[in-house]
Amino acid sequence: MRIATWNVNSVNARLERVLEWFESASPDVAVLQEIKCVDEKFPVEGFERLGYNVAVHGQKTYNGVAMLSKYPMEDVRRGLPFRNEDDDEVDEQSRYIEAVIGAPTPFRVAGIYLPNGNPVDTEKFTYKLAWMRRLQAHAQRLLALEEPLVIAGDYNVIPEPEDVANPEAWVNDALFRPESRGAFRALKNLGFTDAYMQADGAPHGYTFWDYQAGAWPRNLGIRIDHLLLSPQAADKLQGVVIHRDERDKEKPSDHVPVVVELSL
DNA sequence: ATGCCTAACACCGTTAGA
Repeated sequence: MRIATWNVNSVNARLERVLEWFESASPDVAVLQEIKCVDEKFPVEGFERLGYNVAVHGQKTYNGVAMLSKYPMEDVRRGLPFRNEDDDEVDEQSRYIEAVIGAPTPFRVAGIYLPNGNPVDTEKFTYKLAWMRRLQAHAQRLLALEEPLVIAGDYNVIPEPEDVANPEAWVNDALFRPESRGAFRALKNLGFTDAYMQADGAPHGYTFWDYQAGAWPRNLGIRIDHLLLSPQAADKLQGVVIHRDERDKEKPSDHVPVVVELSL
């Protein structure tokens, strides 16, 4: 079972590139971030033509997440709950989608677009940290189900100095601040496995390179797109591939796809 | 040096990303 995450930086601006990738990489399930469109503008037909079911949690202009699956999706959840699972308070930012994948061995996938949080002296950083607390609370409830579970997406957290080319330049950035790294560690320490670290673990496994200042040719990247596995999923981990080649294509996203293989 | 790209929206610049 191949499960992918990709921040596409506008699904419509990049549709041809994204569909090409889906055709060649052929993930069974994929979560997309920063689709940057409302549900009605999501290019459903292109994905359906490739055999995918589509679930979208869109938003005008900013954010927006989607899940594509070759298997039926059940119990689709759009938006991260605030206090408990029945809370009907809604996030005005579309950053979370979750579904049970009706494969022969069913499993659960969540797709997240965690807030960036910059600049750190603003309410944006507060919102990021609050969102991470909400994610941790929800993840804890999901772990209690003792299912194979993958929480995949753009975490906007650089976990360790080995995950960035020049750590000094990031010390006061929301992606690398101790509060963000601590919250990511706390989430992981609930019992998740970072798929990349487990299956590969080579330092500098970047997934994002800024469009500016020649970050890509100079390989000044960061590793911020992660797949966290519940114990029941981690037991099935076969491998992880970062699709770096995508960054070198014409009109690329600034993120590249990350794919895990699970023996589900 | 807080811009250097890129995208969306709506206006011909602003906001946001990371």
